[in-house]
Amino acid sequence: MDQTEPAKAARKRRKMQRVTMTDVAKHADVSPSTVSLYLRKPEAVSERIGQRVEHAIAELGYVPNYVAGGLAAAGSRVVSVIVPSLRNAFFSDTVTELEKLLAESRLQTLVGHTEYSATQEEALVRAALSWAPAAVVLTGTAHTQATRDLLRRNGTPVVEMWELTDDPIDQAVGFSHEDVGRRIARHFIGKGYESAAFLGARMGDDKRAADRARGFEAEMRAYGVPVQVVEDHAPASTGSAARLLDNLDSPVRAVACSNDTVALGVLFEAQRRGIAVPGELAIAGFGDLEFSAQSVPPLTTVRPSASEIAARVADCIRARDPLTATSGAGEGPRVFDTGFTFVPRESG
Amino acid sequence: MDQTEPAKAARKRRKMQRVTMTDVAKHADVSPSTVSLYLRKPEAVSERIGQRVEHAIAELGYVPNYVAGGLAAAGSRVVSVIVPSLRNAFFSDTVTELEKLLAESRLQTLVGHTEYSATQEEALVRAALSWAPAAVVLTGTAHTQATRDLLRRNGTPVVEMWELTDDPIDQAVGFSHEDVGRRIARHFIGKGYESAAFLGARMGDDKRAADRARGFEAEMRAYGVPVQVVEDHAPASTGSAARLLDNLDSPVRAVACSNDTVALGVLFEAQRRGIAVPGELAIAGFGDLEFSAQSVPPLTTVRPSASEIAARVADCIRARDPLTATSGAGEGPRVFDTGFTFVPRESG
DNA sequence: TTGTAGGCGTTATCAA
DNA sequence: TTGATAACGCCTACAA
Repeated sequence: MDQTEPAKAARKRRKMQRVTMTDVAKHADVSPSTVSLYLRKPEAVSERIGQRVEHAIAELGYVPNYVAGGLAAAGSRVVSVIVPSLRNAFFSDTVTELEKLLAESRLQTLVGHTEYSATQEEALVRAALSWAPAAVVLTGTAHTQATRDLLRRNGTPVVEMWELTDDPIDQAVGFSHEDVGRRIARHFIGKGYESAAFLGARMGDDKRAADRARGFEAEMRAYGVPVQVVEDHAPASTGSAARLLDNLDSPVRAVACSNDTVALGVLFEAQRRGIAVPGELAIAGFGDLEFSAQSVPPLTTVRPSASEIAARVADCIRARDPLTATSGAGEGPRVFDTGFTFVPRESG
Repeated sequence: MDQTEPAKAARKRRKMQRVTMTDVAKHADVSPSTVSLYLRKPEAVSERIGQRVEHAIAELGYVPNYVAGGLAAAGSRVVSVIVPSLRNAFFSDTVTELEKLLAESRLQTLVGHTEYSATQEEALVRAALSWAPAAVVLTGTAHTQATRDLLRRNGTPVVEMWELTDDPIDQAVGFSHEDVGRRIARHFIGKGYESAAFLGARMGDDKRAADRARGFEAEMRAYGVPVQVVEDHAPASTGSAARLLDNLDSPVRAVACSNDTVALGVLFEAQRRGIAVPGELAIAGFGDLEFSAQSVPPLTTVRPSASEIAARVADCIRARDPLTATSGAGEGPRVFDTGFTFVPRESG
């Protein structure tokens, strides 16, 4: 009783307050369908009536009900974006950018984060699909089989980002993380460093970091440079650096880090231990986060072009969106390689 | 023609593929309402039937349609969270935390970011309300009048966070930023620094940063310490530090920064210019971001307890949620002060 | 505990 | 260009 009463009241209150399209129609002395049409295609309605509707909307403070709209249209204008973590600047940047781009196509962004768990991702995808989204954007290409099945069966447009794959669920936009690792290795090799290590964080979950480590290790080995890979279970942070360095089997001349945050930590730790950078220890990061160009010395890193990824993802979505697609809205490109930029700076 | 054909096809395809509750009901040989009931209150259905339904759902790969559900129930289980920026660690942390907490109450989070524009916020609120959200969470207390009206009229539960106010739209959770500024000032005063400055970023838009600056300045003046306030239009970043320092009328003994990111930039810049920290220049930040404890020297800062804010906000929402509320679901506390912690470290 | 009926606010189809 | 009408898939009284 205590529970149902307020609930009922709340519902009734909300319903009573809501101004519906019918109210607007009455006020403007037109039919509801005309109002609906005006809202969706203003140019299909005569100017006179359009203004009357406009006026009524303002007068009544009408707020459209997308829920009802989505039901009737069998699909909402929501795009569900699922990332490993919002705390990670790469992803929050991508999301920010994506949201802006999609808004231009009147698409709304629903963000979810998996904390690097494929199971959690599956749950989020399930929830996302319940909203009949215009598209689903996933990070990476490692998903549970159920996730893939769910998405494929459903037929919703899907974009996997930040990574490449031979077998996308639908479309993919990203670059090769192994190549990133190799590129850094080649830089170190060119500098003539005689030993190196990759300092990784959470690589069991973060497949992309693991890929970078693999590429780095392989290339180093190929050139006969002794190389170690050290790993930390905690998420990448400046604080992990000290631990990571302590876990090295033997001191090394150069380190490639999971990302710039870890690299910054290594820089601090070197400062603390009195190790000269890059004189005694060369450091490279990944991500080109804002501080990387500012630190002393500035960090050598790799710029993944989050904004280009976002732009391409938005393209992919729009290509599948009936309301936005310009041409035949056909099957756009399946996989897009955005590449990356190596940014050499003083730290390594 | 080129446009409508694919659109129509897509819609049909989607509809045809969709497994509805009726399908599940048929498969389980029960009525649709039983399925619905089971989904919402599993314990209200007999075990035998529950299992049959469960089985049918798995068999058919049924995905509930929240759009239809939301329409019928006159309200969705979406919480719209609107923050100034996701790039800012405070907010991405709060959002992350909030999302986790709300998920426990089967509430989904819809994130929007305003880029510090009240007009953009108004647009987002309008869009949010179109989804008949369970609640709307706003950052700060500075909104357009239209935003306030819209929200008040609509009757949706609202929580304003990260700031306190005498006149909340509905509920508010946060702390006094003026007090933060004063607290830092008192610390500097205690140390006996004879001059100081506040290095602010984007204070025209970021009212909270402006509040901290005001508190800092007032307290300094009250104690007769010469104080400057310098401002930068660009968003807070490590890169803004150099500019900010250059805009000082005269060198100062201590600086309070807009946040830790700027403080880190000042630290780097000092290092670059050969200024001893804290010997010649004391630095304080705001936010207690992860790197602040790791830098050399570690940064004096203020910890705002993003997670407590998130927890309180979640409480406020649940208190207004019929499905979650335990007691009379009445009007909970209106304004909650979460306070903050001053964290003295070596930099200042 | 389970089933029946009516409606939620909008869109899309068609006819006027 | 405008309007009537039938879904859209589910929820919620209420009845059984």
